[in-house]
Amino acid sequence: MSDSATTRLRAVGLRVTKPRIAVLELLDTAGSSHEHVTVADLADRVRNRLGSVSTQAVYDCLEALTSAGIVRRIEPAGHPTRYETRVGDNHHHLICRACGLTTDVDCAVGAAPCLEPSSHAGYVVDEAEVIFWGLCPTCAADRRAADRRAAERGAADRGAAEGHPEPQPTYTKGQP
Amino acid sequence: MSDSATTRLRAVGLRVTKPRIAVLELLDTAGSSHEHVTVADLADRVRNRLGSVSTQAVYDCLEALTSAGIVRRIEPAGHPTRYETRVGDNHHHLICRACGLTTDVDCAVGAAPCLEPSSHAGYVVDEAEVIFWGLCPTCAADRRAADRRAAERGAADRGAAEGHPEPQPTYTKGQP
DNA sequence: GCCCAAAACTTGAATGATTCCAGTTTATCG
DNA sequence: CGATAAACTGGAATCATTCAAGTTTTGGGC
Repeated sequence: MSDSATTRLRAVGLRVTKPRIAVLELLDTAGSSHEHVTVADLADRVRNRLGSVSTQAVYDCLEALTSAGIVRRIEPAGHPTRYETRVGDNHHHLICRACGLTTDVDCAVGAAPCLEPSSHAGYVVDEAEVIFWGLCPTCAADRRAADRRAAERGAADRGAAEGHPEPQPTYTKGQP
Repeated sequence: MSDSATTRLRAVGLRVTKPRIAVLELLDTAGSSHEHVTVADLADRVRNRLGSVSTQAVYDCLEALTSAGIVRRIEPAGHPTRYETRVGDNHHHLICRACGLTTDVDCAVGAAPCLEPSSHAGYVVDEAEVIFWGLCPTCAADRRAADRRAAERGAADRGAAEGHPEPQPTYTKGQP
């Protein structure tokens, strides 16, 4: 697991290059502080370490590492792609709709059932992706503060109405 | 459920406009044949019915309908956003990595557990999204045909090697 | 150690879904 | 039947990601 970047690259038959080592090590570092970095973010860090690396190279590295299975790609709707080196377990993610902050969560169900579709309709399924959408603590607090301000303002000129149409639950709780 | 578009719009307090009616009805129609349409696709159909409608209007309508909760948005990584009018139940989706074909699947778990993160880390969660990624029957067949051709070609000049690095499972089955 | 073909990387342009903006039209309420 | 806030139009802008053509590097073989 904590093999060196070089070792892991060789293990999956990938050539060992400076950009790849940097990408992998920086992802490890990010991961150890529970960060899920974006490509832009990672590119900055790689350049900070190696001097100058093309954006394309970073994309290429991530593609190579991802399809070799030693890096995992997370593509949250409406937010840039993020990456992590925690692979092999099927943990899920908690993603903030507002800022994109991504946090790992272990699977709620101890066994595999939630990973098996009830009917695969002839598809060859290779991944079950679970994303919990919401607001991170910081953004939730911001939202509450904004709502409070709006309510005070609104109360002056209108009786009720408005009602933040923002995070409309897409599912009704008990009935999956 | 099968209330008229106008009725449903009024029910959620939205103004009734031609574009909105068209969008909602066309989504209903698509849904009844189990289609999950993209914005571009839907815009074509709307124009076909109303003559000329701006792309922006279609986006605006979909945004209004989605946040009012009468339309559901599906944003598959790497594919354009799709929409459906089946809301209120938390069904999931089977999505083809190759062509984006989207198919409904009921939740595998009878009750809610797979919708509750084991730890919410302080987030205010409003949705649990489950996507099963794979290849639809058509694309899977195409893939097999391509692999076969590649194998025949490859066998001529190399012994083994290559091995399609494409759909690398991101999770190991038994261990969620 | 050196060579060379495949694999990586560089640079720069293209793509495409989505969003922003300023101005006009329209639905709804009194 | 106005008034006014909400919708819609047209056109430009954004931004993550991808494509393409050319150059450099890696790693197995001689």
